[in-house]
Amino acid sequence: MSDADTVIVLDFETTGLSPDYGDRAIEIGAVKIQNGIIVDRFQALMNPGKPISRFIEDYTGITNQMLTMAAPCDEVMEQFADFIAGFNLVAHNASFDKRFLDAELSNIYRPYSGQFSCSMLVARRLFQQAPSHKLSSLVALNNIQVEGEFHRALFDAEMTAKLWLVMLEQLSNRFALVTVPFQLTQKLSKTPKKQVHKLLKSYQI
DNA sequence: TGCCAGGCCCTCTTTAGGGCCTT
Repeated sequence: MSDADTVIVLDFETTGLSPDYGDRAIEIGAVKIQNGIIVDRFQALMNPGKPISRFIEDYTGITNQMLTMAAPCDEVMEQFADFIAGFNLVAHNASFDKRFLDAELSNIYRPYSGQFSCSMLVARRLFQQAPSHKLSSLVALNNIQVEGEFHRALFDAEMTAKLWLVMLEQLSNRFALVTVPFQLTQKLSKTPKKQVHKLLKSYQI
């Protein structure tokens, strides 16, 4: 496995659904996967500069009191920009996390070079018969051990990472692939379901 | 406050609508 296949699996908790409508990040969690093993972690609450709603408090377990003691978003994101520098990125429903990463890093004028792959889009192709492709359902479907609560950033990042590793292993085993390059997961996430098998056959050696 | 947005994907489709996912 090359450095290009070392990935950061990340998850944001936020004040809402859209940075374009003023929503901000309130927590970032991430793990680094290298050679199929989690080798590093990052977790931080961040103060968005305004109160969060009761809904978000209930949804995440993160309270306004917790956030008043947290470092501001800009300070945390400076550290996170260093953590992800040079690595590709994975998230569950990556379009959501990418929007917040782009918005928060844009605020501090920090670019990043990694590309995103989406565990949900890969799962939709690999587990086409699954009743649901939400993170908790896929974790249960694959009998991944759960020790913690969903909707906290580091826990969701850890669960997404374990799901990601399961999917890479299944791709290797089911389709007799020697390696599953990061670029293949990106191609897979954009391939119509009926053409998935054809794509994977082309990667067989 | 939890209704909001945006991308993907399916179908009773493509000159569209709606469910799934993320907080």
